[in-house]
Amino acid sequence: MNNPELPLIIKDRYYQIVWKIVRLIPLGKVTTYGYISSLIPCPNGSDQEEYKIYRARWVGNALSVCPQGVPWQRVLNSQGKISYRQSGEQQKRILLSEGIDFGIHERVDLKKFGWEGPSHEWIISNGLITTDNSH
DNA sequence: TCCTTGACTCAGA
DNA sequence: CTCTGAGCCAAGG
Repeated sequence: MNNPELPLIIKDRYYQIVWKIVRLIPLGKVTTYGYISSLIPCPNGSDQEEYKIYRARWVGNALSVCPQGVPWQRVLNSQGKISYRQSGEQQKRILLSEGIDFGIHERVDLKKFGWEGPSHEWIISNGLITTDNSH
C-alpha cells in the first residue's frame, strides 16, 4: 500500500495539534520541543518508543511552518537554549520583551520559566496523553 | 530517486 | 562545559 495522501493528512493534523498546544503557552513562560511532543500520541500508530526518537524534530518542523499568531518563540530546546539559528536574535529579543531571563549563558531556567503544561481536562478532551512526562 | 540539511534529544567522552 | 554520534523524519534541490 503506497498512498502518499495518507501521511500528508496525518502530518497536517499533527502540525495543527502542535500549533494548538503552543498557542496555550502563556506570556512569560516557555516550554520545550520535547515536552510538546510528549503530549501527542504517535500519529501513525507505530511503536511509541520508536516515535520518541524523532518526535521532537516533528515539533520543530511544525513550528518552521507555523501560521501567524502562534507564539513560536516560547519553544526552546531541552537545555533551555534557542535552537532557531535563522531568527535566534529575534527570538531572544521577543522573549526578553516578554520578561524571560536568559541568564549569563544564553540559557533560560526551565524550572523558573517553564510552562507547567495544559490542564488535565484540556489534554483529555483533545485526545492527547498525560502518561509520558519527559519534561 | 539520491543527497543534504535541519527550530531535537540523549548518552558518552 | 563542549563536542560527537546515533537515531529517524521532512523538505528541498
